[in-house]
Amino acid sequence: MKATTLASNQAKSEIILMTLSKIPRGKVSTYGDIASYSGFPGLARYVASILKNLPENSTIPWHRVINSQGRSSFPKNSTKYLQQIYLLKNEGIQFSVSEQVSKAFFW
DNA sequence: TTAGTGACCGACT
DNA sequence: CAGTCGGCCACTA
Repeated sequence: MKATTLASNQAKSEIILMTLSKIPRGKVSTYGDIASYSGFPGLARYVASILKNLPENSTIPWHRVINSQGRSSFPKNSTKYLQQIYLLKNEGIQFSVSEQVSKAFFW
């Protein structure tokens, strides 16, 4: 056995999910930042994979997570894309003309 | 074990 | 400013 990691793979998911659930309403964050805040810099793609696998009934605010460009990671006009922006606007987050979130709204 | 993949990121054209 | 490219690391076949 190799005690290479300080946290087991299973615990990583737990910690990241905990961080996600702490994003305050009306704020957004990026995949990379979530990973860093959780203590795992460089695991942005892993954060994304977790959100992708979230069940519908999850309490995790997945819509508050966007990419480093301040934009939704979904293809333009896709159902998920429109839904994410709708939810964020509903929380008071403002977008530029190109559907980009101002850094002022970053967590 | 190796190879391919991804709701990413930053540097570089 | 927009498009490419390489690096990143966990997951899956």
